[in-house]
Amino acid sequence: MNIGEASKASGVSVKMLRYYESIGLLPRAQRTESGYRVYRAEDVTALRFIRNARDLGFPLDRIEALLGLWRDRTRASAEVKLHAEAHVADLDEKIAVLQQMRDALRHLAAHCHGDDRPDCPIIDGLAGSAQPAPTSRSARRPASAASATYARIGV
Amino acid sequence: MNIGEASKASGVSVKMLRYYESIGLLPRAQRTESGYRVYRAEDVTALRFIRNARDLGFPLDRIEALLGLWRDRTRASAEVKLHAEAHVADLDEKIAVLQQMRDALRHLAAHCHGDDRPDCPIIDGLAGSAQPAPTSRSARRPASAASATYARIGV
DNA sequence: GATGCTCCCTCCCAAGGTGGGAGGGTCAAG
DNA sequence: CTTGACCCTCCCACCTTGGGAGGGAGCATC
Repeated sequence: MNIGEASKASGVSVKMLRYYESIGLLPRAQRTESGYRVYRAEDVTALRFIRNARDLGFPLDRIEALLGLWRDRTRASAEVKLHAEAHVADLDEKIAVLQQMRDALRHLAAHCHGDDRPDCPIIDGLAGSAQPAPTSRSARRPASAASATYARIGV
Repeated sequence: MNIGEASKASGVSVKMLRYYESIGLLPRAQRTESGYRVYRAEDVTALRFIRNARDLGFPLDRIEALLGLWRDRTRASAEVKLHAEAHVADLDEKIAVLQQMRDALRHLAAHCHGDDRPDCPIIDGLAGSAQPAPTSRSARRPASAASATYARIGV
């Protein structure tokens, strides 16, 4: 099976197949004499595993761990569950941050006329000095502080 | 005011101040003879505007537009509202995708013993051939397809 | 005036995943 | 043998942020 066929059979793009191999998530595929990668049916199963895990939002490093557990028939399901629950927690946090953003913005937008006049609570809200300047040493800036958490969100 | 002071006063990191200037989101700051950037109080107001908009998850290009509207006293509030509502829609979509992931994963995890035994519905679910292979030409793969939407999410 | 500390400068690198494309080889059908 | 579809390896871009190297500027203290 060539890379294109493996891609179609697994739902993982050709680009990603090569990338996953390059970062060591996948073992180096066998090659033909001319250098073409060759995949077997078992490989496709692993690819689908990865694909499914990506669809659930697992980051690649966690997928690597899950692949290991998948192959390890003596695994404890508790270990798998830990990964799953940690990821659920990650997702929950991201969702919470996004919801806070959305709700705050919706609140501002709700009071905006949305007509030809220039006065606008949204602009006023953005211009307001809501952020008192971080004291740099102590990470104050409580739960409502999206942006501290923000950079880490990178779905 | 030096860059460090402007940073503290606005809550925008020094790194980001320089970056925003480099991409043209901010006008080039005035400089001392020795090359230090100099900021005035009005500049800090704009920085706080940006900071607030980032906290609400606005991407920089939309912030650029919002800054323009902010400075334009003849703006129509409708235009601002459009940006806000578009961003709310973006947030809603991201939230929905993340929630789907979380719910699917939670469902799998709920049936996992989480003990020493190796059998695990989470692993089984990931290994299952849920993804039938994309026909590449037509983007089937319906609403539940997180990953199509996935790449675009980049909070 | 020399040392030292903090601040500033400009560049480069990293991250996460994914797609796009250049430039060139390979394979099978016609 | 030619053609078109496939494959190969590199490099680049996205987006935003932080980290750090290597070096200059400014101020205070000895």
